[in-house]
Order: sequence, then C-alpha cells, then structure tokens
Amino acid sequence: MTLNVRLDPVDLDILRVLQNDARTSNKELAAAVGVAPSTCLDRVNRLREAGVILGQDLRVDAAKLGRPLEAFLSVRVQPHRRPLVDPFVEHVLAQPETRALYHLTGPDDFLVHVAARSAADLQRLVLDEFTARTEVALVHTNLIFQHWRGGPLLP
Amino acid sequence: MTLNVRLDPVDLDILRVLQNDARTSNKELAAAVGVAPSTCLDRVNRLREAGVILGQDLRVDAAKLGRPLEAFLSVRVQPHRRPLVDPFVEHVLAQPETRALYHLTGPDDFLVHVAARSAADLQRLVLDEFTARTEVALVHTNLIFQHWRGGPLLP
DNA sequence: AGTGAAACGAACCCTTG
DNA sequence: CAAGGGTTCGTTTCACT
Repeated sequence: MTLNVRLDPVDLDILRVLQNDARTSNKELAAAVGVAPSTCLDRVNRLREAGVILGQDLRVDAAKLGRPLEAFLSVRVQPHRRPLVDPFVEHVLAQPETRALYHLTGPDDFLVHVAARSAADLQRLVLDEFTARTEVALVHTNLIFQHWRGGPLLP
Repeated sequence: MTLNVRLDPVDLDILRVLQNDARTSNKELAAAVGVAPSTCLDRVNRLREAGVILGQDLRVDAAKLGRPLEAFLSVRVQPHRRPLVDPFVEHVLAQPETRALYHLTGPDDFLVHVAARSAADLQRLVLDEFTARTEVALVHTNLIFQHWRGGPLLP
C-alpha cells in the first residue's frame, strides 16, 4: 500500500489494456505493451502490491439475473451522526438489491444503486427497508433508463 | 444471447464466486462449486454465451491514479430530445474524468460519476464541459465522501 | 450434461545481463 | 529493472459414461 506510486508509460499501457478486459492473459498483455512476459508479470504484481489495482469485478447482466429494474435512491438521513449512520450503511449493504452505496455531500446524504425484480419489489424496498427506518427522513426514487461506462481511468 | 436462461444452483455458485473475484482460476472455481474443472469451464462459457456474464472490470484506486476527487454531477438537459441528447452523451463519455453515465427518470435527467485531479479540475469540468453547453440547463455537483460495493447480484 | 486423463500452453521463479 | 529458460501448474480437448 505504498502511497506514492510512480507510473511510467508501460504501467499506464498495462492499466489501459486491463481496464478494457481484466482477464487479458499475461502473454497477450506483454505483447500489447511491448515487454517480455516475465517483466510484464512483475509490473502487474507491483501494481497490485502498490494498491493501484484493487481487484477485478465480474460484469453481469442484471436483467438476465431476474432484476430488470435498476434505480438510484436518494436518501436523507437525520440526524446525521455516526451512531445512526453506521447501522444504516450496514442495513443497506445487507439488501440483496443493493449494487452500490455512496455517501455524498449535499442535502441528500446517500445515493443507493439498486437492482429490483419488479416495480413491486422496488416499492417494498423503498417502503419497508428505507422509509420505515426512523433515521431515514426522505427517499427519492429515480429509475435508470440506460447507463454507459466511461473509458479507462488514467492520470 | 439467449433471452431466457435457466440457472441452476451450480451456476449461481459460480456467479457468486466470480463476482467476488473475477480472476479466480477455473480449477479453484471448480473446487469451490463442487464440479470437475472441465464441467466448470463449460458452465462459465455457457454463461458468457448466454450474455449473463458480460465481461470483467479492473477495479483501480482512482486516488492513486492522481484523481482523488470523485463526484456525482446531476445534469438537466433541455429540451430533452434525441438530436440534443445523443451528442451530449458522446461528449460526456469523451471526458477522461467520466467513470459512468446514467440516464434517469426525474427532473435531473443525467447522473455522471466523475473522478477529478483536483477541485480546480472539477470546476473546469463543470463550467467548461457541462454548463457551457447550450443543451445543459442545470448542473448539481455532489462530492463522494465514501463508497461501498454491494454483495454479489443474484436472482 | 458430467467426468478423468492426456496434451498443450501459460505462469512463475531464478539466474544472468 | 529487463530478459531468457526451465519447471510447475492450470487450461483445454476428447473419448467415454
């Protein structure tokens, strides 16, 4: 977990290729960035040890898994103190519908990305798992029509 | 791209393990779900062909890549018609700061997840790349204090 | 559709430039 | 820090159940 990491052009190339497909083999990767496979493996391991590479996520089709309705819930928690906030975070992460949770600045403190089985499931989630909690002051629901991933993240 | 996919308990186990670490080797995966490696490989390939598995993302530390400031931008586009919306989407995705873009229901039509080098970079992004555009009626900026990933997505 | 063995290819380690 | 070569390990194929 080195804090200051120096990244040369080869490292950046590696990160670019792996962000495109995290399952690229070391051999392919080495050829793509123009170094020997042994060197390339070393670079990737260093990036892992340095904490630049945190892991690799599987991208799945939520609709094909029976969750065709995705939404963002904006949640205002009041009063906004740790003894109330921490259990709220735990409860949100325990829901099978939760894909991601963000703590934000602004009046609506939390943003929750959820994937629901149906409108009824989403309604149950909002009413029973969010607004029913005493620390939750307000919930806004916005459906996701479509989403796009950005390009590779680089300095 | 079969539309209706039947997923048995082994498939669900596979998806659970791979969502935890998409780089799990086929041998490990087979042992974890209790089938032979050859069978396991077949299952994973089927899940790919069926479009359940879409790909695998590299999780990187944005701060270590020189982008320590993450934020959500809520953007209202007006008037909300395709000839204006499509170029807007292209422009957002062309920004190196963009991590993800969502088209939502509600008055603020778009939500943009961005990672900026600094407050000045974020300000430039908002002023020059968003509010400067004629189709952008309003931008709200909310910094991300902290974020959490949800558990594996399953039916 | 699942298995086990056998052939192939990649990853890893260590030594050298 | 990069490269080459040898060993180890994993992946992939295939005949069989």
